[in-house]
Amino acid sequence: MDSQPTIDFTQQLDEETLFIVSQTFKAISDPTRIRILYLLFEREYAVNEISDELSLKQSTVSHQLRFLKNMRLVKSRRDGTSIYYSQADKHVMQILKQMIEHAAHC
Amino acid sequence: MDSQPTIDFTQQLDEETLFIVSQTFKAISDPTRIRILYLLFEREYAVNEISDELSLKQSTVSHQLRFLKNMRLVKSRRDGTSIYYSQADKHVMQILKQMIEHAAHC
DNA sequence: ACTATATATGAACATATAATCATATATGCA
DNA sequence: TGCATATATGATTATATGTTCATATATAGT
Repeated sequence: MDSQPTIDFTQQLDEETLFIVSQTFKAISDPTRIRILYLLFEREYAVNEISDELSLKQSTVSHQLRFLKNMRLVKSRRDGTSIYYSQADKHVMQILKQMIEHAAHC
Repeated sequence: MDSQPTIDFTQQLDEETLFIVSQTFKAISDPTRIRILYLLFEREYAVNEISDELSLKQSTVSHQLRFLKNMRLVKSRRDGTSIYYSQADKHVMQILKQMIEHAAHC
């Protein structure tokens, strides 16, 4: 099940890995972004669908989607005037799912 | 392997779960806290051992350890004048480990 | 009791972050 | 081309966050 190599803890964490880990956790630590990603577990959503569903301003959603896209956690496709966003990193989404399950038991 | 119940994505995320998830990811998204937790994968550490190992001010380490302790991610025991900190949440540590492995492949 | 060592804490400061407003851009259609 | 709808972007503001300094607290040994 776990195909990853085990970490060598005798080595210090290298700067780049530390940076990526930090940035990725930051990306999934904001309540608004968590709620957006939670929607995307199910299916793709257009920007206005997200702002309607979550009662957020369009610009708020757009800013956060840009953030998530820069982090390559979501991808987008255009259909007419709408832009549909969907998940782009299954591993990070899996980690988010695990944390939600963990938290729900507290 | 996965003993958790699957999430019902048709339900909105409840406020409390959202808060816990957000707070926990925030806790493990700061580079200093990540470096501290990374040490604790291996064994318990005294405060001054951590500040020596990571070249951080004692007060910086102490503040961050208090933060992690409030989040119940670490626990402490006194031995003389030293206070030893160790990991307290295996699940969250496992999630951190997964993210480090994920990042190391980027 | 006094000193040295280890840790914790409060206040202050600098930086990072998220939401909002106003506005720009892009597409589809009459 | 003109208009409506959808999305993106830049600037601003308020708040959150992390580090540092100074100092307080706690324990052990003399």
